[in-house]
Amino acid sequence: MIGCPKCAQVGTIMKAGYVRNKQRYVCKACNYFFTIASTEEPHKRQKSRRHQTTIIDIAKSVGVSNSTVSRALHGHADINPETRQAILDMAAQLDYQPNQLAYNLVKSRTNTIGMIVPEFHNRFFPNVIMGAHQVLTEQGYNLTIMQSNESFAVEVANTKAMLANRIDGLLISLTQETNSFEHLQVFEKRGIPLVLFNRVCDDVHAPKVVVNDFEAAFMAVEHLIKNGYERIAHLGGPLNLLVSRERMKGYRAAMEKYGKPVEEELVIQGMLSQQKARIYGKYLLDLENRPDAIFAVNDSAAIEIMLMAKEKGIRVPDELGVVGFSDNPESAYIGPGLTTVRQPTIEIGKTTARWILQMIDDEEEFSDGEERILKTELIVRGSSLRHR
Amino acid sequence: MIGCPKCAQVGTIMKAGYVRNKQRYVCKACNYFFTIASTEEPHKRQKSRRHQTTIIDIAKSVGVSNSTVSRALHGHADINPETRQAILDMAAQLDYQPNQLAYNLVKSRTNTIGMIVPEFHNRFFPNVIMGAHQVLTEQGYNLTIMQSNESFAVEVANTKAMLANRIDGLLISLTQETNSFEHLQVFEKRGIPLVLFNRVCDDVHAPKVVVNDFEAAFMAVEHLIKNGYERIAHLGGPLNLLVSRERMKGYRAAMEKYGKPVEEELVIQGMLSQQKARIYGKYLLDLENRPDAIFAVNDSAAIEIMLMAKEKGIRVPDELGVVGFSDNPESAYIGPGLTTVRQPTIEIGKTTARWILQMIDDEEEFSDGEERILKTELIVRGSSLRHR
DNA sequence: AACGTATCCGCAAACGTTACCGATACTTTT
DNA sequence: AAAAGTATCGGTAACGTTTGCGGATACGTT
Repeated sequence: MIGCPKCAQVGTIMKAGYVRNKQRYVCKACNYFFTIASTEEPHKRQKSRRHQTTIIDIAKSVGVSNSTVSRALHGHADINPETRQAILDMAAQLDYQPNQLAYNLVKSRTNTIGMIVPEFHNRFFPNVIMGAHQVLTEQGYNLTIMQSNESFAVEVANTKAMLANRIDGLLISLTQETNSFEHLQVFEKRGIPLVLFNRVCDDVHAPKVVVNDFEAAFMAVEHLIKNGYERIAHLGGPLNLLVSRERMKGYRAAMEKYGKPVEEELVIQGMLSQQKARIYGKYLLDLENRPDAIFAVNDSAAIEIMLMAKEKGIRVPDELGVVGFSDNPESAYIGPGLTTVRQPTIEIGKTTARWILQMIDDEEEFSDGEERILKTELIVRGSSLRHR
Repeated sequence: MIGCPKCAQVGTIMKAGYVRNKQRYVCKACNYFFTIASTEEPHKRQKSRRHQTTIIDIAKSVGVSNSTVSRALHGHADINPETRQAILDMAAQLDYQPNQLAYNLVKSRTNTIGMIVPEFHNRFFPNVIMGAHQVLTEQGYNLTIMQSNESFAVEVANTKAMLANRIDGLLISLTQETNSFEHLQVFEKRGIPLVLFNRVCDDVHAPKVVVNDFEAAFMAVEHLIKNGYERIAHLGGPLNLLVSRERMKGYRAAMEKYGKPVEEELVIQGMLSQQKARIYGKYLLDLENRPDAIFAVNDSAAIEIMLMAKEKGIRVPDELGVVGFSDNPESAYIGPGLTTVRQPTIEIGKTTARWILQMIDDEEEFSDGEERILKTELIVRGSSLRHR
């Protein structure tokens, strides 16, 4: 017979349905609903979880309030040096580690900048990360890096995760698939600072950090022309990327300036990947009327072409001039050296980081798509120097 | 004249000290203490801060309690499909983004794995990151990367930050300065999963992911010996790094096996940096009795030596055999190609990630410094193939 | 009718911090 | 000695979620 846990009467108990698979009872006398606690100790939960010492533990041990502890730990005024010392000692003794999560929640800021990059294959993005990392750490910010892996879906998921984690600002370089930008406009709506770099787009009002791709491409092609090449092909990237468009424009502008007709069969708007590069390269080199020079959108593609040329017995630079873009480390070592455009990668990282910090500090309005354009440098090596 | 905000009497007000630099008053009549609120509207705080829609907003709009909303959003049972739909619709309409911080706080887990790497200069760590990233994302974890920049102080600061941010586990590769390990033992104490990789140490009880450095070094040196080199130098790394020690041991073991005396003036225990490599290289090549081969601790050093040899007119591989370690991209392209040891970088990343996930899931006890040893591969190129 | 059951939903206590607003117990002026 | 000022400290709402426990209703069964 069951007794009522409240009024202690027996015989007034009736069943009253189930709650989460447990029989539920009600006492007719006092109208108290209850279930029978399971025989195991009722409320252990995960006692196994190690208790992290909190500010409250310190407060209790020292015999002050937690607000006092908080102030002591943060070196605020309004506190007796002795109590402060006592608190600090106790904190050390109890091995206290502040809980950043709680801190972030109450301050609703995280001191963390997010960064989304499309890939890690080339030196480019790791270098940008190095630059940004340096500036951010100096200013007491953390950097959380995510990788979209050239996938639009992943990029969107990443931005969502960044949003959920309440980063204070986002640095992003788009994937080559990205054609829609709602996921970025969200940041603008919420007033979360956003800076695009390298792979930027026009459809979002945010600062952009880029290099002078147009000029760089122009100079690269001009360099080829001045070295006697006539029929110059361009192996370009996907045109939804501004960088690809600019490099393409620079190529066309240079050709036009020097009165070289652009043969459209020599202009490829392709995707960025080693495999694709091989396909495009094969196409170009197998062409009936093969170009005598190729300006590639990046060094990987350029090197792929040089290797392929070697296989086919086409001599670089005499029969084929090659210019790349980015100055990968291997470009200096391949024989002949690859002429390429060096980008100030570290500086790109630093600039984006500085800019987003400024936006955070100044609570600056979203600048209307202002651009900061960094300078590149043409590195001339053997691959474009034809022996007359 | 000031009136009492409580009893509304006038003339009973006296000053009563300062509170945070604001004049404080007390009403003698009702004994009520108060300060004069600043003339600006009293309690706006940062009304400027945009309000993020919370679960409570949804609850109010739909007309249910916030617990119901929470359950609806997480697809729990015990909820009417119609209510759930209404809640989901409202969430979409209000553009609700969950606050991961609050979630993390209450769950005291973050679904984030931290990773600390010493540098980004070589391909090695970016590749490891790629591997780990892939595995972790598949399992719904985030990856936060920090860079210690080969500085012990930064490494310690990084671990503290990781701890404060309550990451669920840490993957770390030590700096070349790291000689003390309290900052890692903290993780063990707190029961936070920790996996070391590549740059590991013996002084902490945690799983380690490494490659067979000893064997690899042995095989590299053996390869040199079998190609007719006699007086082989070793340009090694700092000996507090296990990798350096193992490679050094492998070198000595191979020399011993083939009865080559190890001349200590040909064995360098140096630091890892391009500049240092140049100094060591110069030392070795300027030696009165120059070695006829060099096994370097990494490719950067090996390449530095090859370039220096070229400058000095020493022919590689005929007068000097060179073997590196890591197979950097440029090693394949330099002429002659650099013989080197390829490490399964991506696989290292994947293995560490899988391991830490397993530790989290199984709440596995800290394994007593178990090691997982991945296989390397000797890539033979021109730099070690002497023309007889 | 009287009782039992299933379904849905709400209450309120955490999670660990911060910061506003007070409140004491002194010390210094007037 | 009263009034004013100072130096320290405490109480307690937030911050946005999750979740155990239990209340309430509607319906089904003797």
